[in-house]
Amino acid sequence: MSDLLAHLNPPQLQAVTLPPVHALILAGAGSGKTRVLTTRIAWLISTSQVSPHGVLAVTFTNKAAKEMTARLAALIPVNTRGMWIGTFHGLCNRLLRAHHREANLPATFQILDSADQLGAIKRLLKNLNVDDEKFPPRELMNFINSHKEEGVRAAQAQAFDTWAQRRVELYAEYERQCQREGVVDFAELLLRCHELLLRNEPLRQHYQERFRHILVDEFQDTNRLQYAWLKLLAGGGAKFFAVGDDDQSIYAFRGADVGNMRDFEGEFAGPNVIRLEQNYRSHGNILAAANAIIKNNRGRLGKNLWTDAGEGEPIRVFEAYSDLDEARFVVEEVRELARDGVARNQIALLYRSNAQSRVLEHELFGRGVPYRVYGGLRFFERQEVKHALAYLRLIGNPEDDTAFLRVVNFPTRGIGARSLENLQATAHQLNSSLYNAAASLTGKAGTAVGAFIRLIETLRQETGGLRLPEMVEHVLEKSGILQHYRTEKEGQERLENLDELINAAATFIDDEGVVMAEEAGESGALVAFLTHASLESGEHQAGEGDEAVQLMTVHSAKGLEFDVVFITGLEQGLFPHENAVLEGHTGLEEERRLMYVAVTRARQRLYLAWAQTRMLHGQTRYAVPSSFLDEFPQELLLRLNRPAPVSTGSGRVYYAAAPEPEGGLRIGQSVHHAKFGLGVIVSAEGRGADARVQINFGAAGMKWLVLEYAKLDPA
DNA sequence: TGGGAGTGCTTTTTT
DNA sequence: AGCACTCCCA
Repeated sequence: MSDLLAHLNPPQLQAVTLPPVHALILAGAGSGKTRVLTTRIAWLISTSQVSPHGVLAVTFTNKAAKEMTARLAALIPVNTRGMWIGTFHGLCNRLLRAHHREANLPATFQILDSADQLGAIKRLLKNLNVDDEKFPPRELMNFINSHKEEGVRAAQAQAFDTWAQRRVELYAEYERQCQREGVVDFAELLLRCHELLLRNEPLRQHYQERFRHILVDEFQDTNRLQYAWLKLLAGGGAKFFAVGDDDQSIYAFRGADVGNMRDFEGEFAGPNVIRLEQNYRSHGNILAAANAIIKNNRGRLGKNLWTDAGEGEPIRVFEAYSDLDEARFVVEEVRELARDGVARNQIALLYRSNAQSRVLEHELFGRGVPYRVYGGLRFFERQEVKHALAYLRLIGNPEDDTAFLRVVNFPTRGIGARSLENLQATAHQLNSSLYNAAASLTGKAGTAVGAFIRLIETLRQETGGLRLPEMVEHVLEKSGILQHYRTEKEGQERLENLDELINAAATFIDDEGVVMAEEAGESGALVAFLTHASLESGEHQAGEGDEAVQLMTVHSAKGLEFDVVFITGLEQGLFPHENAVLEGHTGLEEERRLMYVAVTRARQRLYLAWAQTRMLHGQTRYAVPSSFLDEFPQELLLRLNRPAPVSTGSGRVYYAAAPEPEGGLRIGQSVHHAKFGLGVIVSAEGRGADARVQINFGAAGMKWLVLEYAKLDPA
């Protein structure tokens, strides 16, 4: 018990040992928020204020949930297996599985990941003969998801013109299609669960009485629906403990609403707001820089990080001639650091957008520095794995048209677009799934389709008594997937991944077997595994070895920390991103929070780099340094000497001379425009009447202006 | 059926 | 530039 609370600083201790009240913990970067959250749970349980059964702990990522579970198990002897610790989606799934009838879902309902969802929407548009120029699938998907995240069903959605009405109809059609197929997308998982609790009073009461303490991590990232869901569950007197940092809210673009924090303060926490401001991660200069940056945002809940670690090193700034030059510099520094004994996995190269990783990777590769890139394809998202899962899904639920279409002709078995069109027409007539339509046609229509149906039926029978791993293996072999990749040139890696899928199934049974047997029964193993695959798409695919430099976007760096951090591409239009600047004040503030997150990742040393020219979308852009660079206190900065431009043996120079625009202007010059105000010329193109210049007007954004018409005065 | 050419897009991303 | 996607031909 005293062990439990040892080494907590006073605010941490206060937060952990708060009596049963609602509370908001404003936890700055590196202030030990996960520690506070887990210790709070451990303290509540070990002081018998709540049973493990009465705790609901919610996170955003599976990784965070796992970490919390592991830490809790290390703190107190408790069986975390049966506890409700998980992600919003995972917990909603659990609730919906347990009460699928009340939620009007089949026991075997499957979860669509984003790619599946997009596919389902494309298919819907095709079936309804909708012009996808007028209704781009991606846009429709965003429309549907954002409505669901606001808790708005198609029936309640507003539409003021015929186009918007049509869009709402398509939303409704999509809902019908999912319902018919027994599939549920990510947003639906939450919305359906919320509706279930809202409408079903006995169930609601049951859970409201059960959960006495609700604890939420990364509260600043919740959307409206998630907050509503939490409030509903807390409605029976549970104590609501939210931990978050409004300054690290960087997911507004996907529906997160920082306003939830302010609302929560008003509706729940009241006076119980505790600030964790002591930072245990970074040296003083880094923290001072972070504080100075974030200070420029308005409407913050307010927080000032401090440390007793000492000032540490100055922040190094490097101005490169080009993106290549920047990469060269970064990699050279990395090599030097590694020589000086810094572990490579303690060095992070951060960038605003993924496209920027290419130059860095190229340079790292060229110099033989091991590196690891985060982001990209994950295990359960790989095509061969998705194919295999589609067979399994079809065995578990023949109504799943998404799965059907994915593998009906994979490996190719002579079922072309024509037979599929017929099949879809039949399915439409019968108002049934493609699978059932195909089954009813078997005999008269194409034998190929019939053979496919027989294949699935056979697989279902043959695998009926098998354990999950054997089942997967059997399906891989008999479906022809393995054979297909064995003959393919580039199939080796895919075969390995399919092997890995069998292992994943075995591991899954070992890890989850007990829980599953309780919740789903023996036959539920397949469904549970498929759910696992959708909900937890697997580790990011990344290079092996922990002695590798870490490359990632600033977004994916949230929650991580490194001894040395390089923030690259600090150019206006890139970071802050042009699109964000165009969104105005809100957009710029989110970019600033992103900058804050980036800076606070560093423990000992921070580099800031920018390049005068950069290849972007196949064109060289002439850049202006990021406005954020001016927001750093200049006395904290150490400007590194720029090495003379270097030309390689091949004669290639690492920086390019900017083409000068006409009219006595030059790149980098400040000009004044009657409407947009003060700006800096960023690039130029064309001659004579075509001559245009690109000008960065700061808040007014980036503009291309034709010299002949634009009235520009040197400023 | 599969590949090659042509077209268009391009911020961030978890579940 | 690079990638995903579509379309058309052998």
